[in-house]
This record gives sequence, structure tokens and C-alpha cells, in this order.
Amino acid sequence: MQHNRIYLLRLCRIKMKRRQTESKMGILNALKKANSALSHDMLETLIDTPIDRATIYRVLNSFCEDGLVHKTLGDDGKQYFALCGHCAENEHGHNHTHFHFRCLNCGKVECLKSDVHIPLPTGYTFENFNGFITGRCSICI
Amino acid sequence: MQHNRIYLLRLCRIKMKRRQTESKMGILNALKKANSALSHDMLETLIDTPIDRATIYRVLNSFCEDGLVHKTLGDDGKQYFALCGHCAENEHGHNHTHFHFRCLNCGKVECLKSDVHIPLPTGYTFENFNGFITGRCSICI
DNA sequence: TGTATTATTGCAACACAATCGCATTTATTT
DNA sequence: AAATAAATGCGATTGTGTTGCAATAATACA
Repeated sequence: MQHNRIYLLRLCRIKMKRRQTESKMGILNALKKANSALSHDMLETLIDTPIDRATIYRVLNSFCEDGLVHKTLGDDGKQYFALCGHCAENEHGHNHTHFHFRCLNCGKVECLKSDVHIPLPTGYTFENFNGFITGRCSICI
Repeated sequence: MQHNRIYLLRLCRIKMKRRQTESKMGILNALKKANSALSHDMLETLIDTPIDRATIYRVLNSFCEDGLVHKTLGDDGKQYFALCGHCAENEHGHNHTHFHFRCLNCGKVECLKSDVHIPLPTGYTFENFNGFITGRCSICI
């Protein structure tokens, strides 16, 4: 809680343009508690005080811009957002070249640890990666 | 052309439920000519005789069911469909565990050849794979 | 070849995720 | 306490894909 507050404040200071609001705290909190990637509607149900859909997306996208969160598009057509753990600071920069796994039973979406190397044909340049796998997690087998 | 006709006819026979229509021939033809994955709107512009959006999707999905085509979700939120070359008959069955690459300049979406193996955490089961990369192709550098 | 069957099609309506414009609110600065 | 501008809520909008239904047309069969 307090940890988040400080963290967010730090980020706000750095950017000098973000303000600390309840919405941001709530979303950040929910993401941290969940310890997994969340969609907009998941967040809506997880957060007590109702936040408008547009606001949730705006906050999440601003988090993405600030490198606090990364986004992945699920094969269900939904965007999922997850806190950047080590991934933002590692040698790969801000390229999140890891897969995301969605359990078809419980719906949880988690970052798979193993970083993927993508073999592009010669002369091709890399811009973005989106890796998504569905199945069943160990709990829902 | 004639090749497609025979191929499609064979498939119709096998399934005993599909009929050969102009829409199907047109879509199949476009996919073959393009030699890449196409979205619904790409197909609409590529095919001379106008076909309804719903029909295109229905045809494409029926092709998927029959194993003639596979589908991938792009990070632009669009579904792309590509003819199954060898992938349908190889040892991996109908799991298309290869990446798709979309050029941000020309828009072409192609299947990358290398098959990917993703190590899931223990106890996890696999159901579906979607790997999507964007960048620039060798022509558009 | 003509007729019956039913897959296929086109149209319109719908469902859904996500975004945008704009007036209002509110966190921050001074 | 007042001024500034970021953030919010609301409603409308975009875009992709699906569905229901009546009309059409490909196939099977007499």
C-alpha cells in the first residue's frame, strides 16, 4: 500500500506531469495484488470504488508509457496489462519478448518466465512481440 | 485455378457437407495468390466480385475447421488467415506453433518457418498458440 | 433433365472491446 | 486561497467479428 504510494509518487515526480489519483492507486494496487495480467473488466470487478472504463484504459496506457506496466493482446481479443517486474530493467530494454499464458478455466493470465528469441529472416527488423498461449494451469487441470 | 478446384472438390467430398461456390473459390484463390496471411478486409479488396463480410468470415472459418487454413490474431486486433502449407500434415498435428510476422510498412503478414517450442510450467496443459511479431520486412527496410 | 433438399449467401442487427471529444472535477503549484 | 492543467465521467463513436433470418443456389436423386 504505502509502498505503492511511494513508488507511484516517485514516478510522478520523474515524469513531472502525472498526478497521483485514487484511480491510479487502485489500479496499481489491484495489479500488484493479482500478481498477474489483468484485463479492463477484471480490474473493474477487483476495484471497490467504481472507475469509468475510459479512465481505466487511460491510466493503464499511461502506465505503459511510463514503463510501469506492459500490455499484451489475448487471443480472446482483450488487452491484458501486467506490472513489469524485472522485465523493464533487464538487458532487453522495453521489449517484452516473453509469452503470456491464459488458463481457459480460471481465466488467469500470467507472464511466462522464459524469454523468447525470435529468429527473423535476414533483412527483417523487429518492432513488437506478442506471444499468447492458452491452456489450463496447474490448479485447474 | 484448376488445381484449387480439384483441391476444394476433394475437400467437399471428404466432408460430404460442403458445397463448391464462387465465394469459396475466390477466397481460396486470393489466399493462394497472396502467398501470405490475409485479413477479411484484405480479401474484400483482392476479390473482384464483392462478397459480404459475414460470408467471408464464414467461409474462412469453415476452411479452418477443415484444416485447409489456419487463423492467427494480429496485434492490430485483426484475424489473419493463411493457407496451410506443410503445417497441417506435419508431426505437430493441427497446432500451428509458428510465428507470424506483419510488416508495419506494407502490411504483409507471413508465416515464419521455424517451429517454436514453448516450455510451459509443470502441470500446465497446452491448448492454443498465437505468436505475432511486427517490424519491417526486407523489402520495406 | 427436372425436382427436392439443404448448404450458402446477403442483409441487417447485434455484441463487444477500445477510443475520443468535451465539459467538469480535482491534484498540484504558487 | 487561487490558478493551472492533468485527470475523470459521460456519451457517442469506431472497428472487428458474429448471428438470425429469409432468399438463393449447389448438390443429390428420381
